[in-house]
Formats: sequence, C-alpha cells, structure tokens
Amino acid sequence: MIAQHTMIRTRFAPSPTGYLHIGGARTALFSWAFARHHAGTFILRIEDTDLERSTPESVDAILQGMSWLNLDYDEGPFYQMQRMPRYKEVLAQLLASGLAYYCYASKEEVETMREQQRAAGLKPRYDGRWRPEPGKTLPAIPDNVQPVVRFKNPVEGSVAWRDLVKGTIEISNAELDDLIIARPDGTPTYNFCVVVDDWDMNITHVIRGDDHVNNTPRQINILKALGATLPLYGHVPMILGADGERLSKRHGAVSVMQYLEEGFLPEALLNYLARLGWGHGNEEVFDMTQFVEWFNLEAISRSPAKFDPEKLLWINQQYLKAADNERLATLVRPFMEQQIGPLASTPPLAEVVQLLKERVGTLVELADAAHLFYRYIEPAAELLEQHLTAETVPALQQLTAQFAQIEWTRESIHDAIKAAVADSGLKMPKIAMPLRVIAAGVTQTPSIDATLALIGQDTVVQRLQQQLAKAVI
RNA sequence: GGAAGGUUCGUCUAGCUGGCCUAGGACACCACCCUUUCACGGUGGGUACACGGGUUCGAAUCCCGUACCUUCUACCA
Repeated sequence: MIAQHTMIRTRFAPSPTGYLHIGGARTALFSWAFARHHAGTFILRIEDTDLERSTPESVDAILQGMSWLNLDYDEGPFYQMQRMPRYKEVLAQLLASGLAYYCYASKEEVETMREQQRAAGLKPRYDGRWRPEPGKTLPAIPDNVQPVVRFKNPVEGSVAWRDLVKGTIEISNAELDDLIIARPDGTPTYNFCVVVDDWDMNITHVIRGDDHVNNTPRQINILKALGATLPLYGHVPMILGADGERLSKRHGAVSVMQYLEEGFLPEALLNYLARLGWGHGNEEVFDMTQFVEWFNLEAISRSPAKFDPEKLLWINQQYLKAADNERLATLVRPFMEQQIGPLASTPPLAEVVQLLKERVGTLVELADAAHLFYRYIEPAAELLEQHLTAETVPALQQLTAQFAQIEWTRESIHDAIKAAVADSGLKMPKIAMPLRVIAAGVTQTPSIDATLALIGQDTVVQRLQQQLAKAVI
C-alpha cells in the first residue's frame, strides 16, 4: 500500500529519436493512468542527451502523439539538454566524494578487453583497471586522452527491489560493472541523467518498459550513493509483433500518428493498448475515465503481449458505431476531400455518416463508402448488363416515373419500391440491385431506400432515366 | 555464453489466498438465423492450462527440474 498522504508523481521519458511508437504510447498510458488514478502528477521528460540521434522533429512527433491521444501532462516537457549544469554539478559532487572516478582507458582498449573476456567465455564487463582502491597503484595517466567518468559500483552484495509489476527482483552486484556516467567531453550518459532527474523531480513511481529492468540496479546504486530516496519501480513488458519479435517497422504501423492517418479514433487505440497486457475481468470496451478508475499495476501481465491489428480494428469499429455523427463528419471530411475535393453541402455529411458508420472499421473506410453520395460513380458496363434485363427494365421504368412524382422521403421511396415489386412480380433483389447499380454505381450500399433518399430525388431520377434509355435489351 | 523475467484457445486475456474449471470472456475462424446487396446484429461450434516430476484426498493454481520465448549484456536511450 502506498501511503495516501504521499503525492504520487510519475513520468514518461521518451528519447526523441523518432515518432511516438505503440510501445511508448502504452507505457505512457500506464504511467498516466497510474498518476490519474491516484490524483497524482504526470510529468513529461524528453531524454535528448544522445546528440547523434535526437532531433527536434522527433520531439514534435512525440508531443503531437501525446496530444492526439489526450495523454495530458501536468509538468514538462522537460529537456535533459537544458539540465546540463545540474548534471555536471552532481557529477562533480560524486567525483569529489570518491564515488566516481576518471577512467583513461580508450574505447578500443575497452573493446579488446571485452573481446578477450568473451573469447574466454566470461561475461564482458569493465575490469576496474582505473578504479581507485586503497593500496592500489593506478596506471600512469596517458597524454592526450580525455577520460570518461565511471561510477564506483559496489562490488559485494546485491540490489533488490519489489517491482510493482514483476514482484521482487534481485540482481547481484557481481553482474554490474562500473558504468560510464560521463563521456570524454563531459556530457552525462543516460543512466546518470535519469537518476538525477528522477531524484530532482521527486518521482515516486518509475513506470517504464521492462527493457530497463537491467538499468534499475545501476540506478538504485547511484541513487543510494547520492543519498536520495528511492522511487518505486514498475516494469511493463514489451509489445511483440505477430511473429513474436519485438514490435518494429516490419510489423506495419508502429507510429501512433500512423493510426490517425489510417482512420483510427484515439480513444479506440487507447482502449486497445489498455487491454494489451492488462485486464479487468471480462471488460473489453471502456473509456479512459473508467480505465483510470480501474487501473492498477498489479494486474499488468508479466509476460510480453503480441499486437493484434484485427482486434484493434474491431475496437475502432465499436467506437465508430457509438460516435457522434457531427464529430465523425468533421473527422472524416479531410479523408474525403483529399480524394475527391471539396464536398457539396448536400447531402449533409452527418446524415451520410449516420447511415454508414455501423458498417466500417476505420474513417478511411467510412470515407470510401461515403464518396458515392458526392460524386457519381459511373456503373461498369458488366454491371448494367447483368442487372438491366428484359424483365427488370419495364418495372424500373415504371418505378422511375413514380420516383419523379413522390415526396422524397425514405418511407415513400420504400413504399414505391414495394409497389414495384408487387406489380412486377419480381423478387426484391431484382429491383433493388439495378437501382443500386444505376444510382450508386456499386452493388454494395446501405438499404436502398435510405441510400436513394440521401442521393437526392433529381439526381436519382436523372440517373435512372439516362441509364434506362441507354439500356440495350 | 551470462543475467533478469516469462509460458492458459491462433491472438488478448479471466482464473492464480488449491476444490464452484469436464477452464470463462473478447478478437479471428466455421455454421446457421436475420436480410433488399454488403455489412451490422443474433445463435451455435471447434481449439488452450509448455513438458516431466513432486506436495495434496484434490493443482491451471504450491515446489523442483527441463524445454522454449522475451529483454538486457554500449562512451544508445
């Protein structure tokens, strides 16, 4: 139990080396939900100390992703590059107190050392050649070598913590070596920045991917050396692709924003992500308010989950069906206009959406299905040939005459078609299919009366007259 | 190679303080129903406790071993 008087503070700390991906988004979601559940504070921190790979574009992409998903943060974004003076201050402190030391071994030297260890079947680790010990003589400091700074990790014992997701984890200090906390140019490395940040920002719960499990004992050791209060840790398993390997570009969409482009609703993605590796009884479809209420770290699965695009699609469909027509119209419009240009004002897009939203899985599909209401799809010759026959054309001609006269509502269209069916003695599909083909250009539409009603009386009658006149029987 | 974690239907999972489990739900799949096409919806169906030992009257649930999976093993984060 967490003492309730302690204000809970969590953070999401991505490195800006690309878009916000699915795995990161889920970690962010869990961290966010935990903070919200406890009425705590959620912090966004950009870990941009890798100058080689960090880009401003990636920062924007991450911010955009968070915003689209509605994962709001209370503090930040903080940028590690802006906290350099603070890191250097702590670094100097560690150096001065003998808890860290300079290492003059070159990159190449360390690499050959590791090679030898590997060849000998040993675990590759820094051998401590520059680590000061009482009574030990250090090598002569070479000229022209800028040293790195290494943390003096404890040699004996082990580090253990009660992981909020995985239970107690214990790692022997023998597994850890003296990690580099500052590069030759003086810039601090990841594990050090994280420690200083989590400490300074009073993070109470570190919720992150379980690829960080092995960093945790190192960070705990540094935190202890600094005399800091330790946060609690919870490591959530990775998301795997269908083939069981870590989710990557090969598996299709991994960028959160790509789901926006593919016509997914943010709440659907969130719902899916929440269910991936976490469950609350048999609940499948729930909103974020509900999720926040239910969320707990203990229920997170300890094993990695595979990403299933099919189920995401299904959830998206559930949200589409339930979504407000006007909102959906606003969301789907750009998809349509990108394809067919500005939309006419009739039929009202919201009404078209109302008719179609239960039949599609994404906004892209919705847009595709809605196109026929705004531009004529010329029926293919084979379709006309197939559906305009000696037995159907007379009935259709009569129906067209009816259509020209009736009040243009779904009900009266329905009645007129029913009458045509009765008069001609034909089966309903014999009438309905040619109507679809002529009026919509396709064989798959919602119920024919509703479809015709939205296409409009003049348009429908005109198309019928035109095609029936051309029909060769 | 070493370390850490994991292993319930094809997938996500419920269950894991042992008996209510001849293992539940959802996606996907198949069949049927509905039907004005395609969908939606409804009903039904098949498929899972990795393997081997133990503890116990009784194990998916506890213990041990084996196999397999994932992650980490950077002057990346």
